[in-house]
Amino acid sequence: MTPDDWELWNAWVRAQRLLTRELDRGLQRDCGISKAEFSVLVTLWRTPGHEARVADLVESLGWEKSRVSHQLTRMESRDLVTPTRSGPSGRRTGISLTAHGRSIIQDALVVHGNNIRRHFLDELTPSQADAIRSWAEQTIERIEPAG
Amino acid sequence: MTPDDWELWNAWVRAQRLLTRELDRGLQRDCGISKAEFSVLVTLWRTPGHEARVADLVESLGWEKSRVSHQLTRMESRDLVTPTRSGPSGRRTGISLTAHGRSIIQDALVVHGNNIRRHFLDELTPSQADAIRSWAEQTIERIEPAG
DNA sequence: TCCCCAAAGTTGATGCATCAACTCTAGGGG
DNA sequence: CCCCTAGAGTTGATGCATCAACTTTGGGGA
Repeated sequence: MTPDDWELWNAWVRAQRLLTRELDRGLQRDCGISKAEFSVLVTLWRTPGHEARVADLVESLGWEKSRVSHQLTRMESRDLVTPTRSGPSGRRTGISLTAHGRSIIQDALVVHGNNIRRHFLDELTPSQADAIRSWAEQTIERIEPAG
Repeated sequence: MTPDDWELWNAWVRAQRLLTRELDRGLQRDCGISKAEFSVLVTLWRTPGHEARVADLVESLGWEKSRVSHQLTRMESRDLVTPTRSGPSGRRTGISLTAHGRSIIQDALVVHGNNIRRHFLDELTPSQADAIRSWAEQTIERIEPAG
């Protein structure tokens, strides 16, 4: 790797980390939730009926099932989601938003959306936006072609 | 946020996560270390004398000091780094690579470099590379102007 | 019918990342 | 000379992310 290559890589890593940290802090400060919680809430919010099975979340989020399970456990204990029905041994067979979760996500969609615009979208020139969009699509297709 | 904005953001987040996960797995599989460990090792490797204080690492890596401290504790227990001298109460006043750490990083520089090229640099068209470089530099400058 | 297997979900362990609070130390002003 | 404050480093707690191993469940074929 040339020093130039190395610099590009380093800059990308650092920028990426600064941006996600900034947005995570904003979400925490303004809405009291983390970006992982936001992702789950928004996914449920957009599901018809506002209800989903664990496997649906796995599919929509592109997360591993154990990650989803752990996340739901934490979110349940914070009254953001609730199992609508559980299988015999305490398994979640359907997950919905609580009233609290609904109210949080409605607020967060606006607030976090603004933050994303401010820290990311508004900073991009059209050509940067195109380049990043096409790179992201390529990358997703290359690493995770199926889903 | 328009649906288009949302898609761009989502694609970026997902691509970024897929890429870093892929590289982390490669590093783990091929060299037996994590990307955090790699970062520390390469920083020490490039320090004149291959020795640094904690504050130097904080500065070079752009990490928080507690993160560096925790990381060093883990790496010490895995025989990757060692305190060259400790202050009275077990404080690290100088950190160096162990022989093991030196051998790992020399290998990892090649292997991980190839992975980065393969998964990132080689996939970029020149215009994508320019856009990403300029975006990263802007972002770093905006969020962390001092350095 | 019964068995077995694959899918769905959970659990525990480990490491990364961050925050807040703490301790130690060295150096400058009274 | 002594205090005392700013900086350096550590610690504990909590949440995110991943891996491996496990349990339960539902359905299809002998």
